[in-house]
Amino acid sequence: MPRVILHLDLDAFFCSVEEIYSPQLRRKPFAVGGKPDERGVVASCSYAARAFGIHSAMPMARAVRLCRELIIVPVRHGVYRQHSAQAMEKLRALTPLMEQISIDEAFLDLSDVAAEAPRLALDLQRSIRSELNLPSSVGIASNKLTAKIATEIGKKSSKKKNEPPFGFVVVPSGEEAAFLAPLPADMLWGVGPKTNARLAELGIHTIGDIAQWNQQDLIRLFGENGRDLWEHANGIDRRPVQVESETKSISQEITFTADVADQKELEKTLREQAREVARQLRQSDLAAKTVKVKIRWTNFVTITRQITLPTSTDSEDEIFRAAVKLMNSVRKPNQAVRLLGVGASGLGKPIRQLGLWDAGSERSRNLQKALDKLHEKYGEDVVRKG
DNA sequence: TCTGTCTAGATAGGACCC
DNA sequence: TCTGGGGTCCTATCTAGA
Repeated sequence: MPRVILHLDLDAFFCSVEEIYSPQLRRKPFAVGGKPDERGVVASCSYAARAFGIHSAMPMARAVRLCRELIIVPVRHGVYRQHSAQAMEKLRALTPLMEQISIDEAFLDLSDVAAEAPRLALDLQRSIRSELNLPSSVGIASNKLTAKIATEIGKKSSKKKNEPPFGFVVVPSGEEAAFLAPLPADMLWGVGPKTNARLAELGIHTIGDIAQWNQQDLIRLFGENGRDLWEHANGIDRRPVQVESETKSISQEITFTADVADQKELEKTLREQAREVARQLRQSDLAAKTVKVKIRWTNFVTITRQITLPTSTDSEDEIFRAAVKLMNSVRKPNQAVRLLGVGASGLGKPIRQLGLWDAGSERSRNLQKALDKLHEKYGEDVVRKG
């Protein structure tokens, strides 16, 4: 029996949430993102802004040049997470076979209620709109890849101007390859600018072009990716909806408003990032074996350096010390830095020495958790003074 | 003892996603 | 005219040990 997979995507999600709090933004060109004079980029933009050629990931300075009256709204991740959780709760109420793939997207496996899937999906879309004030688009197909592309097609084919598309596309089982064939190759998952350019050199422009190639030739040219390319282009995608997912890494990074060459300021940044990474590790009851720093120089060349520790850690100090060492191993004196980041990977459960009053003990950990909470609530100064 | 081979783990970077 | 942040996955290369 073919599966029935639903993909739901909240339309222009950050903007839709902002419109809930500021209804006067409706139908206006506005963008959620960083400031244009602080190297900010567009995280999400309204449909009215898209009419000016503005899109996400565009530098805000450029967006403002394209649309002089563009309203810029700062990003509020915490608020978006709350609204996302409400929407995801509605999806989960339909079936526990739900996989959230980002803050505004999810897959549902509705194979058990296949016959009713389109009606359930329509009801879901309507209730997310009426009860949560969030527009969404839906794609239904026999696999994740086709369902996701169906959602995109639903959005793109909308005739509405300055408002959300409310896309709704169902691809009948058996028609996946025919549905995908005329679409551009880069609509396939995993085909970005680089792969797309290589495909174009081979005269491949549409998903149908890929499907017509010999699978072995694609494997020879693209390695294991070639196998997936061929299968996906032919509408084959066996990946299940994965309910559980485990965190593989936790990281923090910042692009400085102006490049920084001062060692003290760089170390201060690493300290703050190590603190946040350690806090998130403890919050998730995880410890990391590997610490990584990411540095982007002023010429935009980006490097990473990582080190594997003798024992896993969730300690701010250990992560900080490792990060400083790594940074100092590559940075020349006074060399300016554009972006600096700290990451932790090789995650697992922390190993505790119960009863001992050391950095890894239960008591110490609880104390640290309490400090984290105070820090979140009142800020660093109050906690330190306290 | 020396050399080659295989394997696993660590490392660095690239591509991609939202 | 510049190019964010936070992730995942894959590949190539190096190294150490069997």
